[in-house]
This record gives sequence, C-alpha cells and structure tokens, in this order.
Amino acid sequence: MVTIKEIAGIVGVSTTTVSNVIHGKAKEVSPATVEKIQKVLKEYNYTPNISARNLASNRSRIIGVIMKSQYEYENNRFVDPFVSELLGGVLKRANQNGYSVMVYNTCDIQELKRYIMSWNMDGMVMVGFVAEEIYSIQAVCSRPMAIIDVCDYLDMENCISIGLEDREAMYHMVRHVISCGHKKIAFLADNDVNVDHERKIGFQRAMSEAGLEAGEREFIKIIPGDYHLLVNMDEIYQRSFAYTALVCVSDYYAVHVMNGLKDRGRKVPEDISIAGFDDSYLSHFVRPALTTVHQDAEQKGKTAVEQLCAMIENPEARCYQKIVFPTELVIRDSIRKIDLL
Amino acid sequence: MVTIKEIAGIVGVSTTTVSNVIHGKAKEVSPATVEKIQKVLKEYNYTPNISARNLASNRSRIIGVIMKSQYEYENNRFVDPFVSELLGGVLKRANQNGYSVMVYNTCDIQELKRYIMSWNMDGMVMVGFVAEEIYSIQAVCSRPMAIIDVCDYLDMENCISIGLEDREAMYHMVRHVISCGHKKIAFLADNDVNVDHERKIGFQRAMSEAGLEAGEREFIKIIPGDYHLLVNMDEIYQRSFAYTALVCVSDYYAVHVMNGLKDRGRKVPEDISIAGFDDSYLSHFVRPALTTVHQDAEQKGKTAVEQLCAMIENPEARCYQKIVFPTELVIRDSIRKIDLL
DNA sequence: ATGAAAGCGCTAACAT
DNA sequence: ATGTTAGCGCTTTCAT
Repeated sequence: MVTIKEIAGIVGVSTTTVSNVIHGKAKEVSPATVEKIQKVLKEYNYTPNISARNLASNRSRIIGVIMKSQYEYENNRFVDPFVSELLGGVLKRANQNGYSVMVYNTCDIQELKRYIMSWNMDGMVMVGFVAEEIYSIQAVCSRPMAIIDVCDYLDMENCISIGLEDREAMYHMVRHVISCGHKKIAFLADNDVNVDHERKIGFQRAMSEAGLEAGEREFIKIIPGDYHLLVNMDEIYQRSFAYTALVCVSDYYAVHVMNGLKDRGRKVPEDISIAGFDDSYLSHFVRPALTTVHQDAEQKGKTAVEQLCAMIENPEARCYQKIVFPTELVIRDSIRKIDLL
Repeated sequence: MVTIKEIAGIVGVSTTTVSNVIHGKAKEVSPATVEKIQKVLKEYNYTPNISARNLASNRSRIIGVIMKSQYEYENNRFVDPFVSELLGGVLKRANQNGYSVMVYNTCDIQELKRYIMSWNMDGMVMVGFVAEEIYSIQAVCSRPMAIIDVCDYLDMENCISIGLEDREAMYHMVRHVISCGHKKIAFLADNDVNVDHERKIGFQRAMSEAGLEAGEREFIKIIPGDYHLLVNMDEIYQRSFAYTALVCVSDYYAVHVMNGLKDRGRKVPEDISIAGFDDSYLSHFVRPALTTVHQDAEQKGKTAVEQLCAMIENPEARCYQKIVFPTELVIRDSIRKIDLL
C-alpha cells in the first residue's frame, strides 16, 4: 500500500500538501498542485491507513452498536426482527455518513468500557441497557450515545434517547383487548425495566380502569433460551389457562408463545388470544396474524446515527435530547372477540 | 487515558517491559516486576489504544462481515434469519477469540476493496458474492476469507469456503414434493448463481428423472424489494396458477410468497404447496409450518470465524479448504399430499 | 501556497 | 531480565 509520504515524494511536494488534498482542503492548495496530486493518488490507488489516521487525529469514525445481553447463553439478539431492523437502519446511515459500524454484545459492563475506550469509538448506539449502566459507562467513556428504549430521563449532555410512548401504546392495546370482551389478561415480558416496565404500567392502567385484575400474578416473566426456545414455555402454558388473552412485549415473544401454546394443544385465538408489539414482519406472517403495535425500528436506527453524527461533528451543540416516535395499534386476527352475552 | 509510557514512568521500567507484561510474555520478565507492573496497570486502569497497536503491529484484530447487496434499495439483509443467525455465530466466536466485528454492506466492489485495506482487516466473512468478485477482491486484499455459499472451487490459498450439498439437498426436497403427487412445480430464487444455481440444478434433476417439465418457464425470479415486499408478487401470483407447488430458495422468501398468495386469495397448501429452505425459526412459526431443508446458519458463522482465526494466526498453514455442512429434509405441513387416483 | 517537524501510543529488533 | 530506539502512517502546528 502506497503511503502519503511516498505520494509526496513522487509528486515532489510535502506530506502536508498531500494530506490537504486528500481532505479536500483545496483552498489551501493551488489548483495545479491539486490536480497533479489527485492524478498520482488515483494512479497509485492510494488508500488511507485508518489506524494511522485515527491515532493521529484521535478519532475513529467507528459507531458501535452495543447490545446488552441479559444472560450469557442469550447470544443472538439479532434474530429478533426489532434488533435486525434497527441494525439495518444504523448500518445504512452510518455508511452513508462515512462511519464504520462495529457490533458488540456483552453482559459485562467493565469489559464494555474498555472495549469502547480501546477502539476510541466516536459514538455508540446502546440497546438493552438500563439508566444506571448508561451512567456508569458515560462516566468513563464520555462520548455521544444514542440510547434506544431507555425510558428514564437521562441527565447527560451528549446523549440522545430514542423511544416510544410505550405506556400509552400498551394502554391502547389493552383497551382494545378489553373491548373485545377479555377480562382475564396477562402481560408477558422478560424483565420489568424500561419499555417493559412502561408497557406493564400501561397494561395495568387499562386493566384497573376496567376494574380488572392486574397484579403480580398477571405478570408472566419470559425466560429466553438459546435461540428458538423459551426455557419456561411449560410454565407459560400452565399459567395460560387462567387467562383468555396474553399480551406480549414483542412480536418475537408473541410468536414464540403462540407456537409453544399451539404445540401443547391450545388453539389461538379460539382458546386464547395473543397480542404482540413492534409490527415486525413476523406479525404479518404468522397465523393468526398478530394484533400488535406498530413502530419503525429501522427509523430508530437511522435517527440514532443521524443524531450521533450531529453530536460528534458539532461538540458545542451537544445536549440531552429525547426523541419519541409514534406508534399505532394494528389490529389483525390474534385477538378473538369474545361473545359478550 | 494512561499510556504505556506513563505506566513505565510510574513503575520505573521501560515501555518494552510494560508491553511484555501486557502481552503476557511473562517469561521475559521477573515475577517481581510483573507483579509491580500489573498492580499499576490495574490501579491506573490502563486501556490499550488499539489504533496505536494496530499501526505498530500491522494487524487489526478486525473481522469484517461483508455482505454484497444486489440492489441499492435492498438495504437490510439482516432481516433474513439466515443472515442474522450467521451474524450471531460470527459475533460470538469472534469476540471469544479476541476479535472485533465490523459489518459492511455494499454493492460496489471497488469501494469494498478500499474499505478492507483502509481498516486493514485481518479477515473477512463474505456473504453473497460470486467467485469472480472474490478473486477480484483477493487480488488486491490478500488476506484470509471465509466465503459463505460460493459453490465454485476457488483457486486460492488463504480461503475457506463454507457451504452445503445444495444440489443434493434440493434434489431430495423436490423428490419429496413429487412423491406427494405434485407434477407442476416451479422453483423460485432471486438469482441463478451459487447456491441458487445449485439448488436449481437439483430441482431440475429431480424433475427430469420423474419425467416432469423443468425448463426456464419453471424458474420464477424473485425480485426483493424494500424490506417486507417482493416487488413482483403480482407476477408470482399470476404464474402460480400453472403449478401445484412452489419450491423456494429460502424460508424467508417462502414465507413472503406464502403470504402474498394468501393475500391474493389462494389457499396454502390446499390450492398451492410451498417449500422453503434453511429451517430458520420462521419455518416453525408460519402456518402451515414450512416443509424445508435444515441447515445450521449459526454454526456456519462460528466455523467461519474459527477457520479465519486459524489462518490469521498460522499463516504457514494456509490452504484452500472447503467445508460442507450437512442438511436434512424437514417435513412439515406446507406441501399437500395430492390424491393420486 | 507549501513545507518541516513533532508526535499520536504502541511494537519489536537489537543492545546490554 | 531490562532498556534503547526506530519506526508504523498520518495529522497538525507553525514557519516560510
């Protein structure tokens, strides 16, 4: 690989001038020189050495997509369409803006900090973290972050929080389920923080407004297993008999639960209704098609990167910002209308 | 961030010694010194600067996951479970082995070459390329590659080709379909190279052995659109009337086609049968559940990285290698048994 | 408009 | 066992 120094030697100018031409700071260089240098650059197929550039300039043009895994065995968050669509959006915008995307998945925050610092990432898209983890990371790795689906207010300058009106969205979903005649409804999630917590609150509000039970018993915890399995599907099956509808925190889980119940002999939606969340492409494809809440995961990813780039390139303008995307109830076939007689 | 030099200054040794301790070359250093240095390293929370390390050592510990997109608008290959499972496998193994994963998606080979060279990637997992593209890239970017699903023999030393017996697999699938009484069968793919081509050959062999038609007319080209759409679904619908079974080159497409046909009023499998390929989790979840060919995409990713690391760390042992994973026909409900009377 | 030179943090060959 | 030193390729400040 040819270096700037070599190019400079060939053309008979200094490395500074070559560097200036490479970076389009043409006003500093005479047109004739620009042309000469560009010709040689092309001829020798000059390719910058990014390590050298990063070392000298103290940036990296790396945007990290950082995913927190809850369990060590839970190794593949990508199979959830919400995550893959998000990642697609991130990748597209990042590359368009001249950034590279590094993907990292860990359950160890200390290790993560070193990772971010080692690579000197310019910014990160954070998926699956809770507020205190974000603070802890930010304390050491003070750089722009786009935080997906953390609901708490974050007292940080260089961070953009991207989410939904989760509480409202779930509230409307559950109202719809209730309006279909359901009275025994459970809420399924794999934890009780952030969006899961908010959606639970929305669930509970809708339930209590209707005078229905929504205590701890109505909260069913999903334990995701290796890939295609929910490790506690049997438990979910058993508990499902106490309800006529199961409201899940994602399409991905809804689809798993639906299948698990079907495999065990329950009919959906005849015996039991199921609702999802995300309106990922899964929800169209399963039968019955899922009643769900629409959100645009790809757009979340794109926006995350856009905001990240803005903060990276404009450090003075950094401030806390919260972006809330719209949601919409999508009614399909997985919630049965119960005869109200 | 504290540097090696500073650590050296604090402890009162040379940078070499610190570097040796960091890299565990402890036999070169006295136990007492090792301990002293490690204490300070910990105390000051030393984190290496990877740009500097890469520049000095001329490697990067980056494994690139490089995806070729066919069309510019086809921006999200991740939503195909085959790809996300593969990526999950790559990420897991890479991180375990101390490598970082950079994801890149392009349809421009020249740009790709510069990208690889700029980052000085140690190795790449190549997805969606044809042999001549691989050659063209290798000519400029001579480094280990794990090539997924290229069927041609590749005359290259530092490359590992990972695939299936695609032809056989599809042959058995189509024989199964024929054995269910189908005589009018079409094959659907989005191109006619590599695995798609091989599977087509397998399809044709099974058909011609049974004395059935399998010419160009029986090949239906899928044109993938933005995300959830096949842009030529109407055409597929029209042409579907000439067949009783549609054999698709992936579950992902099968599921799209199935839905598209259902939306247009055809019943699956009563009116028309559909088969997939991959045995991704989609195939379990749709109804009718897909008859498909099992393969382990995650394992492909893991193996890709394992082999890549071996080649990176052991340059003398580099050679061409072809790894073929097993497949298995998985019979579910999407192929109807036609009454043979 | 152009160049000289320092230095980013680290590695590794060589010396002691 | 430990230290010296010369880069790796680039950016950037400061001269000219």
